[in-house]
Amino acid sequence: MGQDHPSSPLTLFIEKLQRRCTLSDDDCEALRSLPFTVQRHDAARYLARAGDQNLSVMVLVSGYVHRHRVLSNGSRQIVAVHLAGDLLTLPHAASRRATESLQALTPIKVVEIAPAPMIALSRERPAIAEALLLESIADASIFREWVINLGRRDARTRTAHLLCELGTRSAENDLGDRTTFRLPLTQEQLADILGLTSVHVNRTLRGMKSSGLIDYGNGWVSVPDWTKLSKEADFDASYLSMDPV
Amino acid sequence: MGQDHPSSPLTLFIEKLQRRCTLSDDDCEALRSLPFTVQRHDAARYLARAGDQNLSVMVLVSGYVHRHRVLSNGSRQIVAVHLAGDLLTLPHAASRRATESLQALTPIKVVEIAPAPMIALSRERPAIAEALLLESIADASIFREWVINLGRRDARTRTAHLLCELGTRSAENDLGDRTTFRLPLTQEQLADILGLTSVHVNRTLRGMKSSGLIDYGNGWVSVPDWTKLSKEADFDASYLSMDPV
DNA sequence: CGGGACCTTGACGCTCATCAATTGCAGTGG
DNA sequence: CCACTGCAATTGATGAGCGTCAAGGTCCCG
Repeated sequence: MGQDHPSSPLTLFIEKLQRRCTLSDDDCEALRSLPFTVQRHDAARYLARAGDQNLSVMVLVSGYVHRHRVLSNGSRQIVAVHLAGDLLTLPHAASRRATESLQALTPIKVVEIAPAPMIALSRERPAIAEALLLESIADASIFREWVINLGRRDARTRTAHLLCELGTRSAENDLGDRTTFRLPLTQEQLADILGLTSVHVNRTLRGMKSSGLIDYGNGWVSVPDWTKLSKEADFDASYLSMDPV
Repeated sequence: MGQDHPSSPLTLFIEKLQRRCTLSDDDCEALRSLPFTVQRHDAARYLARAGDQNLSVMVLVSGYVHRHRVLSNGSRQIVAVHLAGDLLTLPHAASRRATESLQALTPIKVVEIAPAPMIALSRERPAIAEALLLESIADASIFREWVINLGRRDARTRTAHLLCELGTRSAENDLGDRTTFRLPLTQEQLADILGLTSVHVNRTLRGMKSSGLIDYGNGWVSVPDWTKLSKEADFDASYLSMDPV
C-alpha cells in the first residue's frame, strides 16, 4: 500500500537497524518493498492485548507506545516504552500468545507487515536475520537495566535514570536533543513504569524540579545540566549503544 | 576439545533450541561440530566482568550461573540466573563491552566457542539464526517478567513467583521435577535477585515455610502443592513456554 | 460554566531497611 | 577430638521510604 518516496515510513526503523550492523542496499530495499499498510490510531488505543494471537509485525512510525500488564491484584506494570522507529512485536514472534498489552500513548502511525513475508525475508537474507537478533538483544539490555532500576535504586535515582534513558533514546532515534525531549506520560503512567504510586512520583518530580535537576511540564522534559542529572541517576549510557566504544 | 559420543556437552542446549523451533539434523550436526573447548570452574568464579571485551560464546553445560551488576552505591542486583543448557553470552554479541558480570554459583562446566565460527554458522544456516533469535526473545520475556515482579509484587508474592519460575525452568531444562529442584543461592543472593535485603528474605522464606507453601533448606526447594504456590505467586507459566498453547 | 483528567498537598500507617547480636554448621588445623 | 574460623541463617528493635486515603486545585474542552 503506502510507498512514499524518497522517505518510506520504515526509514527511521531501517536507520536504527543500520546503526547496529551493516545492511547492504539490497537488504534495505528488500525491507522497504515488503508489502505493508500504514495505520493511524488515537491515543489510548490498544494495538494488542495480553492473550492475543496471530499478530502482525508492527513498526512504530511516529508517536509513543507502551507495553504493560495488569496483575490479578489490579495493579499495572509498564515494561517498555517505545519510540518512533521501534519494532513493537519481537516478543510476539516466539510465543503465539501475547503476555502483555500494547497501547498507544499518543496518536500514532504504525506500519503493519504480514508475518509470513517478514519471516521469509529474514530466512533469505542473513544480514536481516542478524539485525533482528541485535534488535532483540538491545531490547533485552534495556529490560535488564529496568530490573536494576526497580531492584536497587530509590525513587529519585530511579526516576532520574528513566529520564536519562528516554532522553538518550530520543536522541538516538533522531527525535531531537537528549536534553529536551517529549515525555507523553501522565504521572500515573510514570508510576507504573517506576513501580511507585502517582503520589510519590509527583513528590519526586517536584523535588527534582526544585533542585534544578530537570524542568518538567506539559509533556516535555528539559535537562539544564546533563552531567548533573546523569550523576544523580547513576546513568551509564553504554547499555543503550551497541557500537564499539 | 571434548567431543563425547553419543552425548555431546551441547546436547542440553541443542534440545532447548529444538523446543523452540525445528532444526534439521544437519543444523544440529553443524552446531555439534563447531570447534569448542570445555572448561571447568569453581563456584564463585567470574566468567566475565562488567566492562570486559571480546568474549567468546559460552554455553552452560552443568551447574548454575548468575549475571549481576554492582552499583555505585555499593548495592548489587542480579538480573539473571542461568541453568544448565542456557546460552550465556547473547548480551555480549551486540555490544563490545559487557555491562554486567557473569559469575558461577556452583562448580560448573562451560562450553566455549570462538565467536567467528559461530557467527559464520548462523549466517550460513537460517534455522540457526532463527533459533538464536527465539532464544534471545525468550530471555527478554523473562527479563520483562522480572520487571513486573520487582515493580508490582510484595515480598512474599515476589519470592513465590521466583520459585515458580525456577521450578518451571528446571523442569524445562530436564533438571528434574518442577516441584523439587535445586536452589544454590544464599539468602543474600536471593535478596539481590528480589530487590530485598537478606534479612527480609529470611523472614519471607520462613513465613512461606510455616504456611506449608514450600519446604526449603540445604540448597533445595520442594513444593508440596504447586497450585497453591502458583496462586500465591500470581504465576502464569506462559511467558516461559514458547510453544503454541 | 460545568465536568473530567490530571496534578498537588497533607496526615497517617505499613512494608521493608537498617543495625546489631546470636546461633548453627562445615571446614581446618593443632 | 576439639578449639578455631568463617560464612550463612536467624532473630529482635527501631526507623525511613513509600503507600494509602482524602481533599482540593488547575486546566482544558464541550
